[in-house]
Amino acid sequence: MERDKVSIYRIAKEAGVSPATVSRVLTQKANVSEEKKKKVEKLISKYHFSPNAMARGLTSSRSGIIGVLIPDIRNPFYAGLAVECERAAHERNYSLMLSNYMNDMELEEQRLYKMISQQIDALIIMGGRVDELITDEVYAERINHISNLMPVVITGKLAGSDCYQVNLDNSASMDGIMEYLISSGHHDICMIGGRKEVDSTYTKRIRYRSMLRRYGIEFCPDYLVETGDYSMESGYREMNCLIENTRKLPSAVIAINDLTALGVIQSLREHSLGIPEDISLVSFDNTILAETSVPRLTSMDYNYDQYGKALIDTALEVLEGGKPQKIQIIPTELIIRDSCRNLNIDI
Amino acid sequence: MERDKVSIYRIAKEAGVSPATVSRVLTQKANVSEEKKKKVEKLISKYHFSPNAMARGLTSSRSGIIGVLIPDIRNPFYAGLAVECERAAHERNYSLMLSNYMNDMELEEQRLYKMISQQIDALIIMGGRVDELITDEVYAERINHISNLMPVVITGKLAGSDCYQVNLDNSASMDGIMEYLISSGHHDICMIGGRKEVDSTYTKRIRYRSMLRRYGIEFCPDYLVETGDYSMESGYREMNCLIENTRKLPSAVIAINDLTALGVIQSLREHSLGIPEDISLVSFDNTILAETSVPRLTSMDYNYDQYGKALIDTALEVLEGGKPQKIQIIPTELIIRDSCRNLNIDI
DNA sequence: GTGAAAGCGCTAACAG
DNA sequence: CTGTTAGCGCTTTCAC
Repeated sequence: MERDKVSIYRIAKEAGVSPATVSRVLTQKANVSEEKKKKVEKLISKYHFSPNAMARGLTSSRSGIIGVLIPDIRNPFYAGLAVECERAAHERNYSLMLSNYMNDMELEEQRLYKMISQQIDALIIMGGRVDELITDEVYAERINHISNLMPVVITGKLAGSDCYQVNLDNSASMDGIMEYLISSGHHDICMIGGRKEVDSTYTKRIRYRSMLRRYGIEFCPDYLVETGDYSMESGYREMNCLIENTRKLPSAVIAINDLTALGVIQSLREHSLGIPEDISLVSFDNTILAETSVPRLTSMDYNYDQYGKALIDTALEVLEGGKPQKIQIIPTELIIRDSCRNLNIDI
Repeated sequence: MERDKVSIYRIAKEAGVSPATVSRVLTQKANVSEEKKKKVEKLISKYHFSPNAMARGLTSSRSGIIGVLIPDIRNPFYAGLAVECERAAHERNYSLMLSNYMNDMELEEQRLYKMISQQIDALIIMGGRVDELITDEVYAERINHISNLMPVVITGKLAGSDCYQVNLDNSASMDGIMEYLISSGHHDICMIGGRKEVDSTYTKRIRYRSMLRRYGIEFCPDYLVETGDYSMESGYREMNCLIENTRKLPSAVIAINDLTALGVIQSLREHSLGIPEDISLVSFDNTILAETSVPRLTSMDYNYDQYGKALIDTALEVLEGGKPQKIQIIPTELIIRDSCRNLNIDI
């Protein structure tokens, strides 16, 4: 395991130049004579040499690493976003250091400080506490402190914070779904899932009621179901409950995400209700689950590549002294598949 | 964005000690008087100080980062494994640097060298080229070269390579599924999916035939279907094909993974075949998809936490000069859910 | 037990 | 255009 220590000194020696010259061809920041450049480049490729990023970072105080705090990468939504962040980061020649915090505040703090000691150049925080309607003051204070050290970009809201935000257009996404359903002839529309203290969910609930009003549809409290979480189980449980306790079934159900939609599907099946024949179903996130479920789900897509790119580019722009917009909004688009029925057309 | 440069010098000055002493309390490797230790520790927590890992790494030539090369983190199998690797790494106070290479050889090389220049202490490679039956010589050579620089642990096979391997017990997993099905009264068992040049798939196919022989069941070539990949589409396509072209339908289907199983489900539904009433279904991987599908899938679980821990621990043991076993096998366990019928019991 | 000093590999400023 | 030199922040001898 003896690392064949090849450094710019070794290269310099063999090429008969000074270490500084090697550094110059590496950084491409100064002119070097064609002849010496050739020699050095030859050695570099001979040894597969790439400069020690730690030494480089020591002088430049840049590590070339962006830290990303994620609730749980097994959640397809975050996995998709992480992949796009990685793509965007590599385009700018940065690496990503991912850390899952599993919604554990202590773990999050621990891993955050670990990443800071690794000298990450910027921090991206996805979901979790960063999306709570009521901001946790202690948490906000911590994030503000870190914002002092490096660029911090979050997905979600954090009241009273200095950091940059890249958000999905939650309002437009809900409006879009409602318009799609209503224009397909649906009036009895149910919304299931989520926790209303979460900003994105709160916004969706507000828009849900607002759209009903706009289209002159009476609001039915039974149809606005909060489950407290975003799991499949909750969709299953609450859909069962709805079917068994409601006088009149809705003609369409909006699930807070694909996972909850899967729970709804399971419940409907057990009650011999067909999708979309008896009940239409739409959801948010357009993860792999939407594509693989039966029937395939009509789901709200988030333009993940643009989202990831915005997250990374914002962080790097701040790092380079720029002043991007404090809040950016990512557009959304409904992907129509097989889970909704158009009531205006007889079948 | 002015980093309040707090270093051991600053701490030392304020505590009235030398930088070396601060370093000593940080590393806990030498004795420091209680009094000075207290003082220093107070400053450290006052400033939330954590030593610059790059500077530290420069001297120790350790970065505290393990590189992980992954085909695609959106694949729930890899996401699950990555999370467990992260947990194991953090337990040992290491960070992970994940990189998705999307089955793109060029991308893989690029990101690998990027990670090397970031001074990763060890490398873990999951899936992909590392699991091919016929080893790519150029690739093997590259991995061997890297094995010279740092510990390399792979999931899968790589003939003629120096690196460490942690493998799933593919033979036992296939045997287990076959035994489960056969003991449930199934004889007409079909296996769908995968590419036979992939070592794990190859092994499963061999065991499939071997188990048939052991139980005196005649091998039917129609029932051993290679699809060339691991997608849902292929499961759907080939199951359709089988249903439409075979004289006699199997009573049970083994899918190469959960995703392919979902395709099989879709096909069966479209042909009005019930699961498990008409056809039983088992798959490999036990990802979230197995739990969320309808019906919930009986699937082969891999003990992801043990798997991740073995990967990390092996890498670190080598790093510390130990000599772990070159090849380790992770046990598997069938998780029984709702997709298989016991033919010995009337329903 | 503790401080001074050297050095990890690289970049940048300064002379030539 | 190019070599010399001085750090970047930390750990680690080596004296005291």
